[in-house]
Amino acid sequence: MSANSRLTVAAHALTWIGLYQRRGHEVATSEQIATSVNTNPVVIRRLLAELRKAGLVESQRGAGAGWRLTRDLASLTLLDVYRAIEPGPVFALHRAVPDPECVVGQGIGPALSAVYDGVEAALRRELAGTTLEDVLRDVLKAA
Amino acid sequence: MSANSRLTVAAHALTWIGLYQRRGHEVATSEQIATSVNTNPVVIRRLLAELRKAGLVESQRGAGAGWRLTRDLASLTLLDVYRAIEPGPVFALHRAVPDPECVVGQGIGPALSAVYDGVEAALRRELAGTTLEDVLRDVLKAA
DNA sequence: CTTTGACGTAACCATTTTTGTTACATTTGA
DNA sequence: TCAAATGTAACAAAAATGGTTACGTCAAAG
Repeated sequence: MSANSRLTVAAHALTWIGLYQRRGHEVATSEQIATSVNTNPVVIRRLLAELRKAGLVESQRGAGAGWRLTRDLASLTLLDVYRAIEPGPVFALHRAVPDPECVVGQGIGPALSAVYDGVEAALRRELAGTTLEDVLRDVLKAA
Repeated sequence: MSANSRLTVAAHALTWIGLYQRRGHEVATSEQIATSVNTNPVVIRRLLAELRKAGLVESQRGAGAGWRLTRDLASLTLLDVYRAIEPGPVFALHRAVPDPECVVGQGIGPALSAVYDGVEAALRRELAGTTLEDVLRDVLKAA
């Protein structure tokens, strides 16, 4: 599995913006977020651009500009974030079409697809059960 | 997400061997399996070697040799297969350690880890709910 | 005991994904 | 006009996956 950290970084960025806004600031810059995440500001801007396409954040340009949440942390679940940044499924079928002459080659795709759909649904149910407000609460509690 | 097909190919191979044995054959060759999967025999041998390490199959060498299941299809779940071939978790934490001076940077890791553990558990529960016997039944039913 | 068939595995290569980085155009507030 | 920030292209590095070739090793069959 790829084991990518995109969901982690996206959740981190949104949580950071949320806390920053809660402390009275209007917008957060990609530079500030990148410092907390410990990465490059462009990585943050690229990720936030995908979240903006999904309507989770909005951005301003120009001096004194930055990023702002469009919804409260409590209304944002990890599933919302996942949906915004993860296009493909966890498991893929064959790269090349299996032998159609073979019973297994012909029927294995649909059979596994049904299982994979269930897995995907379970994964989404789990992610939907946690809001970024939950995450922030855990973060502040640990401090 | 990587969207890899390793689980698909592994399940395909095991199902094929199971059906082949059920039809009275002793062992299946990587060449035969590769034909059904539509890939290279080396890809099959590499994957089955991992399944052998997990005790799911055994192999013979020499002329007339090949692969054989060590258990019945009904006792093999997709979770067994997944465990044998997938080392890492679905979601990863940060690649570089986040800023420890920042509350979010310091607490987001543990907070997300708890969620990811739940996701992983849900995924495994789903995979554990389907045996290769179930898969073969679906395959034969569709034919 | 030689031949043959099959696994075991190393060594490449191509492709894709992810991440980091630099660079620069664009926008906007002061 | 200047400074600050996003928007985005371009490139590189690294890792995972999959395909291919090549060759060593083993064991059954004759």
